[in-house]
Amino acid sequence: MKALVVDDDLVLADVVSFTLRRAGFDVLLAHDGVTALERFYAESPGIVILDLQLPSKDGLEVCREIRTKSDTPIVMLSVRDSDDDVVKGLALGADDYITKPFSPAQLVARAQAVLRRAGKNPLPGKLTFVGITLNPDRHTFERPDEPPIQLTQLEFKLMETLMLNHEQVLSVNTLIDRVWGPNGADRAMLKQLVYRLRRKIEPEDTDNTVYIEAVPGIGYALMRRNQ
Amino acid sequence: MKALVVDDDLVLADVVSFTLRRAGFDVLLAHDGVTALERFYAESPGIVILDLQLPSKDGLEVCREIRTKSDTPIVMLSVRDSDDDVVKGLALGADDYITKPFSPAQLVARAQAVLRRAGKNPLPGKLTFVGITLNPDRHTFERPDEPPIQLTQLEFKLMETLMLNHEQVLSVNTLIDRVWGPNGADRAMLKQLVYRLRRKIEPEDTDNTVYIEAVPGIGYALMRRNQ
DNA sequence: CGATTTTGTGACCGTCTTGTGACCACATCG
DNA sequence: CGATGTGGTCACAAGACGGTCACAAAATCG
Repeated sequence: MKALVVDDDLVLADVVSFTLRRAGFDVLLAHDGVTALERFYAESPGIVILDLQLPSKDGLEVCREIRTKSDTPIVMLSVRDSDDDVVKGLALGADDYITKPFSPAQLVARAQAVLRRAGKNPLPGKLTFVGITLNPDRHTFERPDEPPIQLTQLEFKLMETLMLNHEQVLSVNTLIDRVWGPNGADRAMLKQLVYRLRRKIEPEDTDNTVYIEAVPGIGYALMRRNQ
Repeated sequence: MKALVVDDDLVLADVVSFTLRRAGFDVLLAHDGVTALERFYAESPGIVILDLQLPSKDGLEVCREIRTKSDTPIVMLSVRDSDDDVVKGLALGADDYITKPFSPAQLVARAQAVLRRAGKNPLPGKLTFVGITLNPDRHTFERPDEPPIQLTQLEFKLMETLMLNHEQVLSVNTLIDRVWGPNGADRAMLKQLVYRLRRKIEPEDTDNTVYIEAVPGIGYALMRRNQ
């Protein structure tokens, strides 16, 4: 799945592309509107990540032109929280938007959600990692050739966070924040939740491909079983 | 089918009209309340897309005046958090509303739904999904080779919403909003309505092709029976 | 007007989810 | 050595949730 990233901020573009690549996208870059359209026509990406402030051609214009030619999903990036531009962008046919600053996880989640909604699931669109899939529509966890496993709201949020940052250790506080929000729960609750999630995704009989690893004193990480 | 788009934001109006044109509407534009009414009388559009914030004449006033003269369907545009205006508009006779930001697909879907409900459908047609049909004229639900089932207003709106988004989970709040409008009912009412709708569309003796699935903690979805 | 249908409200029940405390094994450190 | 903190497991209770029912209020219709 090709993703075209259009941003004149070189550093930000770099970060975005790095994040998307790690999530399995094949990333193309453009730093202004004109080359964005050129690359769009040349490479036919499956999704476009589009900054609104651009030199040589405004983001909204790029959005419109792309939309006249195809219905490729577009995710907009905008600084201002004046949702004026956002409204225009969405009206022009953009499918979603993210206001800066944003977390890489956010971007990936939105991009995949948009692809899912558009029905263009090259990879089922959902959140995948080494063969397993998280289905946000039904809050299920799916392994190939296995019936889906229903997750509760909290279990789903935890799993989602771990998958978005797979093979990365997330601190206890970070996880609590993602799952329960600020002023959330305490360590004991997270411990409990991890236990419950493990029992659903790491049954002893199957050769589970992923598992939740505890890093003492730090937090947890979703790892892939080696070989 | 003529559609009159009333919005003082030139860019947004442009975009909305572009979207509607692509969906097959013949679009007229007005950027303030007075000209909106002029064009309305001159051209007799089949539907009006009306922004609530307008110069020279408030959107609510325009809505009221149109409604005193005819029953042309009206879809209002409003910024989020102005529930008050939305309520007033609906009370004044508007047929539906969309809060910004919205997606073009939403707008078209709503406009067509409103037209369908109003019985004036030169465009698409009844709402069908895997063989079953929703007939907006008679508020009936039809299965092949079965007598039509009469639905109440609320049951119909719920079914319509579920069918427009079939095989997608809709949150409880979304459903409440679509069925009862803003400041609508509570979860208990939706629960009750789902129960009543189920008894009509999922009788035990027939091999029902669709069913309403509850996703705990999230909402409901209209699903098709296994493969 | 009365009769019927539709809609809203409350209650009950079984189930699932979530929060809490307890216990154990293990490691670290004074 | 024991005190302390860690993560893993379990049991239990409070609460939320969905499904069902009965009944009253409100709307509709003849």
